[in-house]
Amino acid sequence: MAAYNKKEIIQTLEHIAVYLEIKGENAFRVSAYRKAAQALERDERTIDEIGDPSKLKGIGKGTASIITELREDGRSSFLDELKEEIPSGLITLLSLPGMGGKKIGKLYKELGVEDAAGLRKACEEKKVQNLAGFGAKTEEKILKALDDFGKRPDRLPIAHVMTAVEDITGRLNEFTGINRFELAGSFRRGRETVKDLDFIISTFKPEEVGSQITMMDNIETIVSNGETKISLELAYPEGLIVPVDFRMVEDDAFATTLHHFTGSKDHNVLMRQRAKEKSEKISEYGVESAETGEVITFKDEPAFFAHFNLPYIPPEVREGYDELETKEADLALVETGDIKADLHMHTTWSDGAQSIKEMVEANRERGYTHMAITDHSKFLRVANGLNEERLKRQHEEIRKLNEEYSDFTILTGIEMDILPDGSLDFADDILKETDFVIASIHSAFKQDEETIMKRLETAMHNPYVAMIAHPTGRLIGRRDGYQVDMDRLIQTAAKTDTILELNANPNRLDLASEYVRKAQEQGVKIGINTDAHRFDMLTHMPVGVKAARRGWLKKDTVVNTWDVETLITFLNRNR
DNA sequence: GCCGTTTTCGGCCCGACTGTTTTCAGTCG
Repeated sequence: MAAYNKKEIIQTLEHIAVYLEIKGENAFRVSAYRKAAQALERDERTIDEIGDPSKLKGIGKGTASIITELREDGRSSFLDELKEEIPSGLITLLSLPGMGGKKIGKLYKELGVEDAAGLRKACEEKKVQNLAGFGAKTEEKILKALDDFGKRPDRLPIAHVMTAVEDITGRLNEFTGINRFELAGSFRRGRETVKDLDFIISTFKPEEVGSQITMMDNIETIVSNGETKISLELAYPEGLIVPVDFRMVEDDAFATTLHHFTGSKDHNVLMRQRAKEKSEKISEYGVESAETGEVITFKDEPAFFAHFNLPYIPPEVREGYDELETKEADLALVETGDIKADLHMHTTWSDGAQSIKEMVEANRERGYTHMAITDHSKFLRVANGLNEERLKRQHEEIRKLNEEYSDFTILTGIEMDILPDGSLDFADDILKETDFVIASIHSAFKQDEETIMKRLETAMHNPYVAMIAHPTGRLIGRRDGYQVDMDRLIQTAAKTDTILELNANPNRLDLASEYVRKAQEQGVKIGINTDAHRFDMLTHMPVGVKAARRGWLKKDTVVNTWDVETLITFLNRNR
């Protein structure tokens, strides 16, 4: 058994990189440590399974010996030496905007600054502005950064920026001088959290567009304002501050700029390396031939990828892993247009805002062919959960309503609680009469992993339970959820043929993409559902689909793409 | 520090913006 696990080793390598950065080491040497950490992270094996780390690309003799030392002793003599040399208080200064290793190194060497307090003192005594390369403005900025330090979260859950996205999109649609625009960045890649929003704008009049942008009425700060790039912090209700970048280019360069700012950074590095093999150079503006200096542009991203003999790589999988080596067939991911049904939602019968009829109409309008009504069960009193008698009455109402539609099917359903003692809220004779039985945990989150797993496994082994909803109970940026052994959950789901949900609510996205990918690999079916409690929450479906695509899900894995007959056959598999 | 069908040296993705300079370094994405 290793003294340090893989995660601890990765963190230590990243620590070393930070120390070296402050020491003013060669930037490539610094990034070599980060690359080594990434190489470990990307390998799915444990540190013991990996064996000789120098076999991995990006890990050579130097970093391998540090990794081996950490694995065996749980410490690194190299890091210990660095810690002797560099005060640890300098590390946090790296997170101040505008402060990098070079500047911090200079402050340390020339002014003896060792931490945030020392930096503040040096600024207040106006010593910083006298350093070569520093000035009065830099000093002011540092003081402001120190004041703001820790006030704002590093990344924002996407649920928090959706209003901003709608607001900015609406404004750009009204602006003059814009040919087209698109939101790039990690939002386009479907990440759970974002650092900022990146809008790419095609225009031949950057000054005209720029002045409209800087006139927006909710600007908190203009971070930078150049000829083609404007960075702002925009203010939204409840004190929310959203950093936004606007990048303006002429239409010819739109595709390559969109690709560049969609990232990820690691994906771009892979693409540029590939270009280099062809003696070409990729930038935002196009692809330049090294021989002729000619720059070619592309009408869209697929054409750009085709130039490098690559299939279209969807934004959601551009993470710099193995997407360039992937077969085209594996890049055919589920799309929102494939979705035929939403199978988890609530009505006024429990804690929803709309009636059954209203929800049915809203689902029909979305173009679905079927749906399931799944209110809470009796254990969940705060949500007005249904007891056996009310459930039966609801089923009658649904059956009657079903007769009104020849082209649409409403499945009866329930979101049944798995009780703290591991039992289910309804007996089998009730479940038997229900088309789509969801089981989920809403209580006793603090139980130990074994108890939680027993609860989930009881539900999965029940022949009438079709799906486990929001399997970990997490809320992004707010709570981690309960203790789930993910490998065990996926294995049991595979064995019992139980659907695992990818809850499309942007606050949940539960299961996370990395786990739906693992689940698909083991043959587990995934359900993408909005869990809507109101009309407008039905619109979260594309958010869930994006998260599914990040997990490389194919259409057939997702039960919501099946037609109603196929789904019903599946639901009756154990009955 | 890592890497190599241009391999043991000399590169390592590329460009915008700011603040400091007066042609460029540092930071950021």
